[in-house]
Amino acid sequence: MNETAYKNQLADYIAQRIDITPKEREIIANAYSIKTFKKKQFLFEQGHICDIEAFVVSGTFRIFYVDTKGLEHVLYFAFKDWWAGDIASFNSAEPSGLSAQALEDSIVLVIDPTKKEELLKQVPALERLFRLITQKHLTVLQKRFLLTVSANAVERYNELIKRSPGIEQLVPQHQIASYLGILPESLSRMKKQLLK
Amino acid sequence: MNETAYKNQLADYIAQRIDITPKEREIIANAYSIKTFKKKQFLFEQGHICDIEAFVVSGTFRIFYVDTKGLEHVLYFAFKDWWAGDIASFNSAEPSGLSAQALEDSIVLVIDPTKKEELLKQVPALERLFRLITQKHLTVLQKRFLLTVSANAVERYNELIKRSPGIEQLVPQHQIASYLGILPESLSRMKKQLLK
DNA sequence: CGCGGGTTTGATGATGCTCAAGCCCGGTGG
DNA sequence: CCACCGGGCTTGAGCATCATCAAACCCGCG
Repeated sequence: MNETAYKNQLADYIAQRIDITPKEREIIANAYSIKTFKKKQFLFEQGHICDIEAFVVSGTFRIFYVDTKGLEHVLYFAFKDWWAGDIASFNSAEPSGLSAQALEDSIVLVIDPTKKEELLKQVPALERLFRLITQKHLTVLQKRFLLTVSANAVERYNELIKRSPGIEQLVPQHQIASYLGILPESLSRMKKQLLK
Repeated sequence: MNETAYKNQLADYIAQRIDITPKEREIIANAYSIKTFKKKQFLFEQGHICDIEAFVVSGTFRIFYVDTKGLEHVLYFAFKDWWAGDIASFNSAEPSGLSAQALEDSIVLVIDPTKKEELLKQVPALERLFRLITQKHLTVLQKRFLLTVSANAVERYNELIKRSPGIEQLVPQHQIASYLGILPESLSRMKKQLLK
């Protein structure tokens, strides 16, 4: 894979969702830059301004929040063809409440707020794209929230495995526990119990 | 208040967020219809398709989910100048996972999916508006989710009171409990404890 | 080979649920 | 105007789930 291939991946992703001209494909490709991240490297960090929005070309990130007691809570995992960022910080230039860390060597396309505004002016059709993407994110988070308040850890675990089969090969168990909202010890015990 | 005043309220809300021409104000006003709801009446119901998106002119709604055990979970309250709807159902025409019920006599402006698409074609600037609104909703829900998984009921209660002072005058206690993700009994005990 | 992070196991405890009963209070009808 | 009804709030006792603290284990990597 080379630079052009990465940018085609993004352009294809977009073309599947809205109509764009070849000219617009090119403008979009030029607006984003390629960045690579080694395993454990941070895409952005809680407490700092998150001035990037990233499209994951390959690899995986965990996006998480560290609470006042120092505990980490995974908000979501960003896989290939997903987005990673903190909208609140990106749009307001206030310190981010989230961190994003590579779980393996990864490649992303990034854009900063200024460039994104320029891009939206040049290609207004993208307003619609980002509206649709944000709506999708909102519905996913809404389901996740309602599942979290209505189901216990076992049910949430089963739901995760059903929705993301193979995730246990990709993500260490203590981070799955963090995603489920329980401690690693609890997940370990739970899995033992499920083998009964 | 009359029909024009209601529609001006929406147009003003929009004008505060994006630039629109007088002509566009009028198109927007014509796209929405006025509906009134008596206390306890449903704006939309779980299991049915939610083919409306509502702007609350006056009054309050609770938007909630009934889980598989029959327990209700309030996702959010929609006050004056807020939106109420189920994006997932509205956009996909699939049965809604949420219900919305008036907590008092209320007035809303509603639009259906077809009319909304028409409106977006006639006033493309609204793509941006709805992107910004959805982003705002997403950041609010994100904070709510992270608070829910990282803080206990007392902390969540204090946060709610701080963010929405006066809510206890407007919303019955068992629905505040539902919003907090605990049972009415637990909230009652909690408040007694806080008076120590 | 030994270090260190991740996982497992155990004992104990806090938080909030379940089930059950009583109470308060506003609305309704006689 | 009062009696009754019913929903919502309170209180209590016991319980389930998951957290906490602590120790042992496993295993890849330097």
